[in-house]
Amino acid sequence: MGISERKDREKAEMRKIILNAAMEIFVKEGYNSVSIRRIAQKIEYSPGSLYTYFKDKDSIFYALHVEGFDILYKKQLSAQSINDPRERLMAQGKAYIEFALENQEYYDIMFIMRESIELICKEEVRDWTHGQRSYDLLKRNVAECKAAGMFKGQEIDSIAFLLWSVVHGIASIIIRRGSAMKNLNIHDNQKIIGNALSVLNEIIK
Amino acid sequence: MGISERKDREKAEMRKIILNAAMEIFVKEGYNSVSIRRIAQKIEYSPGSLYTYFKDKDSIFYALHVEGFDILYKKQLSAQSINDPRERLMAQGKAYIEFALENQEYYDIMFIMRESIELICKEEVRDWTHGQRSYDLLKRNVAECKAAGMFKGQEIDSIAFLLWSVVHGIASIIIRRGSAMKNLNIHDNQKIIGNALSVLNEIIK
DNA sequence: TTTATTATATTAACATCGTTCATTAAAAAT
DNA sequence: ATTTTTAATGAACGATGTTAATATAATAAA
Repeated sequence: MGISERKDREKAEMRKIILNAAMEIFVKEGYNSVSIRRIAQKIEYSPGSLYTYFKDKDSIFYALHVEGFDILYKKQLSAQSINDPRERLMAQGKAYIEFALENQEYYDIMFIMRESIELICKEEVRDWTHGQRSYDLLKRNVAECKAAGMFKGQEIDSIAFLLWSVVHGIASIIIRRGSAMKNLNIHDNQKIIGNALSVLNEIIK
Repeated sequence: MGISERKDREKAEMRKIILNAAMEIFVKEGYNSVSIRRIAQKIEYSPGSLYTYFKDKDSIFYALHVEGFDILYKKQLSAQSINDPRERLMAQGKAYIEFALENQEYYDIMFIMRESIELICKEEVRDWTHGQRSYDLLKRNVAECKAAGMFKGQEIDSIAFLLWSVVHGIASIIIRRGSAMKNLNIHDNQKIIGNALSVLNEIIK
């Protein structure tokens, strides 16, 4: 019968509406404004209704975290077509930072915020499937660089972790201190990213 | 007269008692347990009393952020005695990560959390004096490395920012994903730090 | 079609939060 | 001894996440 399938579809649509509203509030009004009641008001439902679609507030952020990883993974894939392993790895780094700065709120939820990340680490959940997929792609690229003669004497896991650390460090500092970057004598994100990537290029030489 | 001085002293002591209680709750019971009411209960005062010593909750975290920067700066200074610029810079990086992992809650407040960092970036406050002091030390070390022939063709600000990004990236990933590091095939913090620093050593070669 | 059942939405309530304020108690200054 | 200043309290306000009883709509069964 098609009714239950329609219901599933409607449920998924409703979940999406809630997530879109949450994200829009996050972007336009800041994290502190993202409350169950505010989301409910935005989508013209009562606050209690949201609990038909999500277990609790953290689950909403967990769902947003999954959404974010889908966006990131697509961007990563588009940078996979490059043949030369080193160039591909550089393109990956660039794509990662671009994703982070173009989707600062998603990046925040995925990699910086306490709420959604702690939920992932919980025993009951511990589902980092989506993050793992992106991280595995990085590791595969590192492995192919190693096969091409790079990173001699270094372990793949160590290199992958370090490379991730570099781009995450850059992204998270810019996201958190964006409005106070003048203190660091840094005024142009594009320039600092360019500089950072050129140094990154040195690392993986 | 000595009375007002004694009062000042008592006020400072009381502020310190509040900060210690806040930090102890943060470490032992997690960030979500750090509430005005919980702190008040711990120090056996009424919730309203805390407002005699701090403007609001964010100000408490701002004060903790200052405390954290004092601890970090002392650790940085102890690594300044090394003569060779490259070795000194490496020691700085190591000291930074050590501070982050030994004081994860302080590090969280200083560099990851939204609350305290947003307060610093606010127009009214915009006081990053303590952070600036540490960052200036890094820049000075980079400048001396440059004077010694390193970092040819690179700007000091870019190098400093990148180096900070690396150590911040490592620290913040470990702090946020500490309990789920197995997903990254990383089991021993000390080892990954060692590996990362050896690669860092390559960067500044 | 009518009835029974299930799924969904709402409202009110609860506990907790940060914060404010009138009141009380204590300390200091006069 | 009296006035003034300072500090602590407890009640109250509005807002939060969440729950549970209730009402309504949609579906299934008769």
